Amino acid sequence: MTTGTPHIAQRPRRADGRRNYDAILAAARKAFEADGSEASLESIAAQAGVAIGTLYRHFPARASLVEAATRDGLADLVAHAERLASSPDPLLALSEWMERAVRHFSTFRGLVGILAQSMYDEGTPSHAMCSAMHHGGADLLRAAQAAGLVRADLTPDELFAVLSGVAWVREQSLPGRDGSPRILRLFLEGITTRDREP
Amino acid sequence: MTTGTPHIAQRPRRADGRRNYDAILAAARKAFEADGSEASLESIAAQAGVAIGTLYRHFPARASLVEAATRDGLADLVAHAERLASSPDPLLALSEWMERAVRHFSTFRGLVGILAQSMYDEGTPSHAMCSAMHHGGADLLRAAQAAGLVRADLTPDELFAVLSGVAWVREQSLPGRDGSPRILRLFLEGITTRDREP
DNA sequence: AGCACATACCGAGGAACCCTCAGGTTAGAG
DNA sequence: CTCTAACCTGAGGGTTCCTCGGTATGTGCT
Repeated sequence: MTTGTPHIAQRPRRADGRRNYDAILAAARKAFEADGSEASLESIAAQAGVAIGTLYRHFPARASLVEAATRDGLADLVAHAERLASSPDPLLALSEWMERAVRHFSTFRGLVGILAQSMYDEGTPSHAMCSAMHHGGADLLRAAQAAGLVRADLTPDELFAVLSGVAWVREQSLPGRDGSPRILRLFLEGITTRDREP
Repeated sequence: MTTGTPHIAQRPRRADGRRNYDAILAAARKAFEADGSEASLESIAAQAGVAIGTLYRHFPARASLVEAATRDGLADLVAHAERLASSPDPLLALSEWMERAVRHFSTFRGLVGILAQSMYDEGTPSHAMCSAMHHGGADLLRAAQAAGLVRADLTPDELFAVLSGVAWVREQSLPGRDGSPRILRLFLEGITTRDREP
């Protein structure tokens, strides 16, 4: 199912092109936030004051629009992981990063599904970013394991499965009743090696 | 968002009605399995050898078709919980039931999302079954907690959040690489009170 | 300034799917 | 056999997807 080259939307050359590209992206962010990743592309185009063909010119697939709309946030997440990599408390670093990741994964409904897809399917617009994130998270995990703070048999893939599962729970939950922080904490306590109490 | 009476599809009175109802249900099961809960209703009708209007007569909403298609499996799950309720090993009972629940929740793509919705939204076809399941699971949890085998501060709602999160992970995973059993086990180990080793 | 053309825009239109409803058909009770 | 409630049909209006041929325009070059 690897479809040729993944289209990573890039800023167009001409001034009017850039204007429209930005307008579409802004409209898309708003629409995704409101209606989830399945928001109508035609109404996004309308909202941006652009014909539908123009939207497709810049973003040939829905996934490439989602990718462009979430690229920055994902990049921040990767940067944050790098910053935390040398933390003196690797367990705190890991848990803090995971919280942040869960929050980003559930920016809007449907995102976490797209990211989970992209994680292992090259030929997907978001694959590059997901891969970078995978590395960042894996480093934090390894550090915590090296310090003997997290059970050694937990793999990065498992970490990401949990991460996206928790994000999905958060995405589903009603605004008031978000149980995901508790779930994540339960999991973290579960994987922590505790040889402190006698 | 509670929409009047949830339509629980019931077997029609006339013989031709029952025939078509069953044919539609069979076609729907196949289609959901293949294409997920968003499978085309028109092609389900066609597959069943029935006009689209007939499908809508029996199942006014997609959710009621999904409900009918999964009712038996869910009922089995509830019955299984009742059977396990008096198990001599409540922790084993709980973990066995959870495995089974995860497996059923991910019968086809999209199901777990519908069930998660139905869990707390009365006015949804599947709500009754979900509610029954909630009780069954809660009983198993309480039993394990009463025996001091599972941390006491875990609530049934949290249990179900985890359950559906894990099911979602399973639903996403490629056929070969299903990490959900491991995730579930990790969680179970995490919530188990261990005061056995010195 | 004027030209040329790559770049960008437009929106009609075919296809898929949703769901409704007015009118025709039929099973089955009496 | 009659009658009617139950059932079936499929055309059709609405939405969204995505493509593509035609048209417009920004921009570099002279």
